[in-house]
Amino acid sequence: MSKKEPTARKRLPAAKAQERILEAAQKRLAEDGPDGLRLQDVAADLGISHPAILHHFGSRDGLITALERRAMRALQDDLLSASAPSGPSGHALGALDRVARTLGDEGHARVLAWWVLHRSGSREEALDWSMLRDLADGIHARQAENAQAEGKPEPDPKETVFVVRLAAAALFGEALLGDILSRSAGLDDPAEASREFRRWLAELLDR
Amino acid sequence: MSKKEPTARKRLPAAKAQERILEAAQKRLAEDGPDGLRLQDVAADLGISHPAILHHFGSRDGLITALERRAMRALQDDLLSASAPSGPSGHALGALDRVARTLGDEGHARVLAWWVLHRSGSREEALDWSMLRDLADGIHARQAENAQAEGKPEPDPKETVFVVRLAAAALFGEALLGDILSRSAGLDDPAEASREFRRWLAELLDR
DNA sequence: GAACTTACTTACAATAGAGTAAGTAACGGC
DNA sequence: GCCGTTACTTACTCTATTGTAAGTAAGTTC
Repeated sequence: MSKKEPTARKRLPAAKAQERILEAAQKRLAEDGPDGLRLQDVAADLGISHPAILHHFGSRDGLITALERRAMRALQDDLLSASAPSGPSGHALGALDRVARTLGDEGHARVLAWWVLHRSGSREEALDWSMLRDLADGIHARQAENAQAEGKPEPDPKETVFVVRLAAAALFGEALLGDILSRSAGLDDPAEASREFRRWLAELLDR
Repeated sequence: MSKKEPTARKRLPAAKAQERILEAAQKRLAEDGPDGLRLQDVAADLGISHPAILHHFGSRDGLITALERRAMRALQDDLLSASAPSGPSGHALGALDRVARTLGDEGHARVLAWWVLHRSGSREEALDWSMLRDLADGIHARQAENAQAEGKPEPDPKETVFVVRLAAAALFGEALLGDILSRSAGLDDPAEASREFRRWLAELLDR
């Protein structure tokens, strides 16, 4: 319980220090819930003093904003890298799994949920969700291409928008509720149940 | 800005007063976010003093627990009344709409989301989600009946569980993210978009 | 190696917000 | 009409937490 890394105790470059703080803050947020994000706690977890956090982020609110942006960017990166090089039209499972991992295991869903709960108050629309629109557009373009190649009529773009919306809402909901739902259903391996659910959902989405 | 209701200022029976407080608290929670639930604010909204709330709920935590239980019960009632007397097998739209209204418009989704974020901390599993299991069982029983009447093979119960799970996750996610998604998609009537999405989803779920 | 910047520290100020103590007045039962 | 109960109020205490002020030492630049 003394020092974990005697080397890291020195004096980190700003970017590295901020990343460490964000990670610790996210963990705290995920573990302790909405009002569990206390600067002192986060600082204590890292073995630093809480003004160090204020030094990097200005205020508690600054830290929060940075956290939200980070979660958003992680999600965006995931969607981009999961959608672009995937398969032609089907093969939604890979994307679902990847996004689910970001949302669930890494706790970004909780950060985003927290943001949603917060949002209506002061911080109006600080995040950019247009990636979902882009994603839908991309998928639709590919589908239209495929359809044309096979001589079928072009699918309804609305359909694609809805599919993306369903996937987004479902993954988000699943990330937050999944474990609870599994457990309340009497299953003893929530992770496996979630995976199975995703497999089923991917099939459904692929149509 | 003086008194809204000169009559209501008197002295309410406990049950009524508690209901009023819960409603105001929920509104605050929905509007101000997780750390926006301050006893003084809720009290101010109602024109009472904050110890009055403590009188009824013992502590802030007591209020929160009551809130969560209330949201849960509303959801449960909805599911019960929306699933039981509905149609034979199809007709998911009514149920979806009703649950969506409870979750979204009335703000119960936010309370539940808040609970989920909180949960991992102290308050372990205070709520009972078994209703979802019951719901899946009920639907499956009805489907099996129908299938038998038509001489088809009994459908996979797992399928039904997944469908319910998808509906739950999607509705929950949609209640939290819906407006944001609609707006980021450039739609100017989020409510209508959400309705349309539900209509589409209901069709999909009915299979 | 001197000067400047910056990643931190300790110590403290300010305050908000939960909870408490004690009192008051409305109701219901008799 | 009196009495106990209880739905509240005002006034307060106490603590937890953000933020600040001032100082220190590690790194960087010339």
